[in-house]
Formats: sequence, structure tokens, C-alpha cells
Amino acid sequence: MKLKISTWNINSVRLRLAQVGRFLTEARPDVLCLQETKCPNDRFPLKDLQAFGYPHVVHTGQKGYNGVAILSRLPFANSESLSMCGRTDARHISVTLGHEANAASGVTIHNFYVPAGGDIPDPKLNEKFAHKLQFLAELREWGGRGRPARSPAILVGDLNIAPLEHDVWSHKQLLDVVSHTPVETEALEKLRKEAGWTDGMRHLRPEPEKIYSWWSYRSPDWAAADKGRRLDHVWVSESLTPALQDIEVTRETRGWERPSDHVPVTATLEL
DNA sequence: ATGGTTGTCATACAA
Repeated sequence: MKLKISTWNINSVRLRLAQVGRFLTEARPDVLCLQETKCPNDRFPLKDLQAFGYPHVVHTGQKGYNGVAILSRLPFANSESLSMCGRTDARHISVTLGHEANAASGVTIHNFYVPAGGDIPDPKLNEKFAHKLQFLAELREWGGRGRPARSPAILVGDLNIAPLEHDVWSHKQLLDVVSHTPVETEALEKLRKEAGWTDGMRHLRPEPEKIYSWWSYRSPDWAAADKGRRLDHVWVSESLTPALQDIEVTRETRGWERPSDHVPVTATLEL
């Protein structure tokens, strides 16, 4: 069977409910992982999302900030949410697919939203950057402790880091810009390789091809300037790497009315 | 070097 899984930082799920519906209708993924739902749990638009043909939904959110959700056409065997950095903010949720005798049963999907990290790339001067580095340290520890990539698993999300030279419009100009500083990019690549994850996007579309999934709202003409960054990622475990068939970045959603600053990334696996 | 935009919630803060 084919498993099609998408990840999208939606920047308010309530404001962009119709866009989620349009994307789901047009792309028809089996699973959609959302970040930055910016929605407390009691105001999450559960029924509206289910009505798009995704009866299985888990979510965790808070007022105003953060928040992650997973929508699925396939049922879940179980779900959990990790607490990172001793905080109650909603930056991870995972499910294990199951309850049906198909090839996707037993695949665990982790949906992460890594802190953006503020503007100043110095943990002594900027608490938000210190938080980001701490989050990466805990991600590394988590990747070694439970060895999540040693069983069939997919890790997606807004990792707020563009790790490679061709993941940004200008490597040199962004070396001291949060999201592309060496301390972040080296930490992310190290923890990914150590844990055994494959960078799914680059596995199918290696450098030097430029790949972006985010364009700043502050750019007056984002499409012409094309000063993007690849902040959104799909990682797959070793056992699932040969199953990777396709990666798609749905750039056109950035041109929709009232868009998110991130666009969906979709992976197709033949299981 | 600086300011540029958006969303949430209340007019500041995070991204």
C-alpha cells in the first residue's frame, strides 16, 4: 500500500481551516501533521477537520502559541505527547497507526514543532535561543534513549532549522541568522544521524537543488525574491528508507489568499 | 544597519 503523509505549519488552524480543507481535498494525504495550531484544546475545530474525511484526530494546544495536531484517514493504535524542556507547551504529538491489517500498522509518526529561537543567536543574550538549543539537546537524548528510528517510524515537523547549504537562498548571508547558524545546523544533523533517521527530502532530492518550505511574511514579493528556507522536514527510519517514493513541496499554497508562511511537504511511501 | 508582516490577544509578544 501507499502511505502519503504531509506536514504543514498552519500558523493558526482556526484562521486557515478552509485552506486545510482545500489542501486535503487536492492532495489527499493519508495523514496530515499540523504545527502552530495556536488553539486551546477546548476551541480546536475537531468536527470541521473530521468533515474533510479525516475521522482520526489527535491534538494538543494552548492559548495563543504553539500547538500540534495529527489528522488521519487511518486509525491509531495509540498516541502520546512529549513534554520538552520541562515546559507544558505543545510541541510534540505522536501516533502509532494500527487497528487494521495493513502495511502501515505499527508505523509511528512523530510530529515536532521546534522553538524558533528568537533573533539573537547567542544563548547568553537570548533566552529563546537557549531554549531552542536545550530542545535540540533533549531531542538528541530522546533519539538515543528509546531508539525511535530503529523501529518503523516517520518524524515530521517544523524544525525551524535549515541544515544544509542549499536549504537557504544564501548560505553566506544566513550563517549568523537564527535557523542557519552552525551551532543549530550541526546539532540537528548530528542528532539526526546518531539516531538513525534519513532526511527524506534530501534522500530523493539531493543538493545542490535548492528546496524551501518557508518564505517570510516580511518579503514584499516572496515569489520573485524567493528568499526561502527549508525549515520543514520529513525524516524516516532506516527500515522505511527504501520505501520512500516521492517528496512534494506544495509551493502554491504560499500564494493563496491569507497564506501561512510555511507550505506543506508531502512524502509518499510504498509499504 | 534597519525595517519589513502576521496572528493572537489585548495593544505586547512570538514568529
